[in-house]
Amino acid sequence: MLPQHHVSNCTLQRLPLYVSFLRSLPEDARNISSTEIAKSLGLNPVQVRKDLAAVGSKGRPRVGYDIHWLTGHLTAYLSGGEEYSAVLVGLGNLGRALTAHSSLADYGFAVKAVFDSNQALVGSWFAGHQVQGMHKLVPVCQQLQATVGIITVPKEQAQPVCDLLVTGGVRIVWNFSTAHLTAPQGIIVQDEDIAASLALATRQMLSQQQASPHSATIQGGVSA
Amino acid sequence: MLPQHHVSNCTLQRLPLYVSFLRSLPEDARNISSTEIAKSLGLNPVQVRKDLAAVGSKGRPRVGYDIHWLTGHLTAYLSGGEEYSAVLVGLGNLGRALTAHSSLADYGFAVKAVFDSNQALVGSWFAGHQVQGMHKLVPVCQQLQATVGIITVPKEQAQPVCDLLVTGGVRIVWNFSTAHLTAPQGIIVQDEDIAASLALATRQMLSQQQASPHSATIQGGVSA
DNA sequence: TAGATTGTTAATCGATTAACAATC
DNA sequence: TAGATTGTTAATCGATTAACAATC
Repeated sequence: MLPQHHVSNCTLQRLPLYVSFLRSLPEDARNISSTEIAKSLGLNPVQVRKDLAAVGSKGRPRVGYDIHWLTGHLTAYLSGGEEYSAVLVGLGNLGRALTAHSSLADYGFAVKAVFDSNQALVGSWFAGHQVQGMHKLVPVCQQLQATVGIITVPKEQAQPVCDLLVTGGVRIVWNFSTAHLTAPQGIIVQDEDIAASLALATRQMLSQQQASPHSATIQGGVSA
Repeated sequence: MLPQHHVSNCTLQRLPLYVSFLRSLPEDARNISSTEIAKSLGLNPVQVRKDLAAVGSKGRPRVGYDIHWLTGHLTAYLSGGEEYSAVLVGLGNLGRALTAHSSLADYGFAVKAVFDSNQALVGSWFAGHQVQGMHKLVPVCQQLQATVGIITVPKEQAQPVCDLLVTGGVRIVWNFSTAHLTAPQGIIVQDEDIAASLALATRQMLSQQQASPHSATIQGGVSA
C-alpha cells in the first residue's frame, strides 16, 4: 500500500488513466496484462508495469494483474485510503453536474453540502442536498471537517468564496472559475481549465494532418 | 506563428496553463515577464521562456512579453488559428454546462448544435440552440462540417453516439462518459476524467502532510 | 551606462525504453 | 517443460536547469 520508492509526477498523472480504463472493462473480467493496458492507452508495457510497481501493485507472471484488486489499490493510493468530504459553492449547470457526478465518488470524494448566493435557490433541494445560503458556508465546512471546496461560481465571486472556504478549513480548493485565486501557504489550489484538453486534442489533430496520417488516442490530458 | 523546432509534449501541456493565467490578469496590464509567470504557476522562469520560444513567441529584454499578443499567439498556436464547429450530444447538467461554457469559445470552439435522445427535450431551446433528435445527428454534423463531437450521455449510449459522430465526419470525440470508446484510425478520442485532477491534488496534499509542510499550487493537472 | 530581462548553449537530472532475469 | 508474463538492471533518450551571452 505504501509507495515503494519515489513516485514521479509523470507516473502520478497516469494513475487516473489506469483507473478509468480498468473501470471501463466488463464486469466479469478477472485479470489483465500490462500489454493489454498499454495497447489500449497507447503506452509502453514496461512503463505500465513500472508505474504500477511504483505504487506497490503486484502482478502474477503468466496471469497479469487482478482487475478488481488493482482498481481498489490505485484509488486507495490516490486517496490515501480515505473518504473526503467536499462542499460545493455555486449551483449552476456545472455545479449540479459535479454534485451528481459519480466520478467523484469513484475517487473517494463525497459532496456533503451545496451552497448558492441566489436566495431563490436557498432552501430548495438538489440530488439529496438542501441548498444553503452563503452565511452557512464557514460553519458547515468546519462542522463537516470538509477537505475539499469546489468553486463553480462566476469569476467575480471566486476569490471571496475561496477565502470563506479557507476560513472553513478546507485543504484543497477546486476552482472551475476563470479567476486566478490566491490562498495561504499549505492550501492546494487546483485550477480546472475544462477546455484545455480539447485544445491539446486539436493540436494533435493538426500535427496528424501535417505528418503522415496515423491513429492516435490521448486520454485524460496525458499523451504517450 | 509556426513552431520553430519540435514542441515537446510537456511544453504542449503547459501552454493552456499560460493561456488561462494570462487571461486572469487585469484588463489594463500590458506586459509580463517570464519570472512573474513562473512564480505564479510554480514553474522555472527558464522553462517558461523555453516553452514560449518553442512556439515562436517573442519577448523584449527589460520589458517582457506583450500580454495581449502572447495570449492570442498561444491560442492561435493551439487551434491552428481556426474556429472549429462542435456538436454536443446529451443535454443533462454537464451538457448544459459545456454548451454555455465560455472556455470553449476562448480556445476557438463553437457549439453549433445540441442533441438529446429524450423526446421531451427535443424542440425546446437552451442557450440559443434548439435541441434536436438523434436522427438529425449525422446529417447536421455533415452539414456543419463539425470537427468536434462532445459526448455527455450515460455510458451505455456513449459508443453508439460515438459511431454516429464518426459517421457524421467529426475528427475529435470529446468523451465525458465513463465508457471506453473505440473509433477508427485517425479519429482522436479524448476521454475526460473530470475527477482525476482532484485525485492528484489529494495525493499532493498527502505528500505535503508526510514531508515538511510547504505551499504548493498545481494547475490544470500539470504540476511543476 | 547600468540593469533587467530575453534567448541560447552546455550540463544535469529524470523518465523511458531495451535487454534480460525471475516466476508461475 | 515450455511459454507467457512480471519485475529489474542498464542504456538511451528527452526535459529541466544552470550559466552566460545578447539585447534594449
